[in-house]
Amino acid sequence: MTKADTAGSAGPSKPKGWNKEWNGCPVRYAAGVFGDKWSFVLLRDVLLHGKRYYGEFQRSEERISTNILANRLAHLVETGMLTRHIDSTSRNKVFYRPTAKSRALIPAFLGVMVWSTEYDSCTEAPDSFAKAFRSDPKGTIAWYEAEIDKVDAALPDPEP
Amino acid sequence: MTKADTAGSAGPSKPKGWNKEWNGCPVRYAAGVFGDKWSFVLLRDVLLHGKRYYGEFQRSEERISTNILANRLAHLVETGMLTRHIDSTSRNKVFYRPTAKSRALIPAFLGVMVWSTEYDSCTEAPDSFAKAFRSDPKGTIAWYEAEIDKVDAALPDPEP
DNA sequence: CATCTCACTTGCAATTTGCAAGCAATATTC
DNA sequence: GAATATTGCTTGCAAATTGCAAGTGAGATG
Repeated sequence: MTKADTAGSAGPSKPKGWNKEWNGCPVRYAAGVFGDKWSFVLLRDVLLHGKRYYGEFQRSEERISTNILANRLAHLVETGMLTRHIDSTSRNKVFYRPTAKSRALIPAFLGVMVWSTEYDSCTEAPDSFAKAFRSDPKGTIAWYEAEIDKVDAALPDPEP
Repeated sequence: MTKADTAGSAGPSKPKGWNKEWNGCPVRYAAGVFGDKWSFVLLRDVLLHGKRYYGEFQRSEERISTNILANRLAHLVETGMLTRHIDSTSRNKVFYRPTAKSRALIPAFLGVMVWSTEYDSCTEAPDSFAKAFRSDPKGTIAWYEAEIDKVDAALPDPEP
């Protein structure tokens, strides 16, 4: 058994008390999947910043600590938001790819970003972003989808 | 000084390490405002379920504990998502109203709900909801806005 | 005045987080 | 091919947060 196969076996348990039935209500279900800041930020990195490797997530501005990172990646894999793969060109590396389920969250994510852009006085997002999304949401979504496809196309053959 | 004026003075501090600069990046900013399950669920209660009173939040299915409830309400007031008012018809009661800032989140919230409806196999949301939102997002948003207006119109005169 | 309701506050045990090390499995360098 | 990096985690703890149960004080109620 290689170390790459043992992921998610230990460490802190799931984020908070989300073990049981945080489903049914749509808002509650979403809270159970990405309703903590780290999961949320990781999804941003995967969906919007093209990050795929453990080390890339670790180097994010927010400086997530490594045990929490491992825990949240496992959580996102468990909830079907990411799939985990061994890099065939360098078998000590691992990458995570967004699934259809997480990609389907892009519209909502962009909606949140438009909101932040409007209400965060220190926002770093350019006005053009909110403008673009408001004038052509479908096109903006399609653009982000295409970016994801590009990133994933450049990855090595996924194992397994 | 009445007890109603002392809210938010003590208890647990803010959710996690969000004291400093969780702004700039739009996703990070959003995470700082409602990126924890309880804030998220409270916003749902205010925006979608017409809840306004402390006691109403407390009675939600998710059974938030009272100290966390007080803490999160204070957080949402601090971040400009809610305003706190004393009920003029019964001065020991307090209600919280959504601001323009939190109402502006409705589109994103509905987007999240559509996503959950699609991916939570145990969803309690009817198909008709996602269908309605997809075919007429603006109309659906307007409907929820109007519901909020109705609820708020029925509240006593806010103090202060 | 006695009692009840409401909105919190407080104390404390149980979790969870964050930080710093450690570690096994490749990769790379010499 | 042995020594040294890298990479992706795991582990140990102290510190912070959560959850639970039990107050508390202001105001309403009878």
